[in-house]
Amino acid sequence: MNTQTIGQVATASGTPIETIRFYEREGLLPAAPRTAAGYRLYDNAATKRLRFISRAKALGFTLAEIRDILNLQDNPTSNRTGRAEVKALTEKKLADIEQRITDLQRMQKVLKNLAGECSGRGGVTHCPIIETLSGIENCNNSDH
Amino acid sequence: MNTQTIGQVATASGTPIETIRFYEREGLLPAAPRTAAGYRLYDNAATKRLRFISRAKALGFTLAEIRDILNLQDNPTSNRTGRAEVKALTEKKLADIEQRITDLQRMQKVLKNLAGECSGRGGVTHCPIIETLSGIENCNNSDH
DNA sequence: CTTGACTCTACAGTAGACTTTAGGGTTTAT
DNA sequence: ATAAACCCTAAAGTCTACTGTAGAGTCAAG
Repeated sequence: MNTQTIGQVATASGTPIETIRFYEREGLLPAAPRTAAGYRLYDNAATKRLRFISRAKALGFTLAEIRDILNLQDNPTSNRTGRAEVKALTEKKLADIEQRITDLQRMQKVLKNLAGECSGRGGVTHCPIIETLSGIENCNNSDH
Repeated sequence: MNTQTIGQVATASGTPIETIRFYEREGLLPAAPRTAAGYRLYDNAATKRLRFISRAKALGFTLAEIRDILNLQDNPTSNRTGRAEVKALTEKKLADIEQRITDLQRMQKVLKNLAGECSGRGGVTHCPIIETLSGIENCNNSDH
């Protein structure tokens, strides 16, 4: 059987103890059963769930979105539409991520040019990075 | 000469009035000279500086980093290393951005697979998205 | 001279995701 | 038996980058 203390789950999942308690308060984890002394007891499902949470966070989901997904998973009542909702959430997130990649690639291009132009020597008075950022007009305006 | 009120600078720079005052409090803008009545007065340099700030933000610099760059620019004393610092900051930022792009592309790949696999119908009990995120071990671990 | 737009300050509030603090009980090892 | 390590709660604090509010003074137009 798998009865672990919060500290063991913290180690196993890579999530700080306080964060685990925070997730419980926020409804991302179910209230753990307790010992007589009030200590939380967990099984392996808790670690799995915490791994799910951290992966979903790494994929750009907010805690609120993750809670929604977990609630869908936890309550398969009235869930004929469950998968559709999860899929819709995933596709929305995918669109977000694509936008963020595009934005970052634009930034990358500008910064690469700036770093390339700059000698790295001399004072900052005529630093091409500062001058470019102060003066360019056609860099960010092309798409809004 | 260019003596503008804060509202005019706000319009010219596209920065809300409150944000301009906030930037002054935070040391991103020098304290503006005042009229007898206490109104702030700005010249074109202020607008230019605000544009610099918003471009740098768009490139992913934090306000603290922008303040550092502006301080380097404002104090050309002991600044033989000025450009080197600006360049180092830029390159660090570039590395950050490249990392973020890589991460997002990995997320994109996973989400695309998930969205493709998921039928969008049926309950969530065996939803491939949740199962994949709960279980995969080789997705995030490959590069650290 | 009054109305409305503009400006001022100081301070509180927001959102997201925690983190820390204060104060106290419990378990384990020696 | 006692000290270290661990656990508990509730509540406040942190960080970033603003945004909003209250209350009051100022300026331009008719």
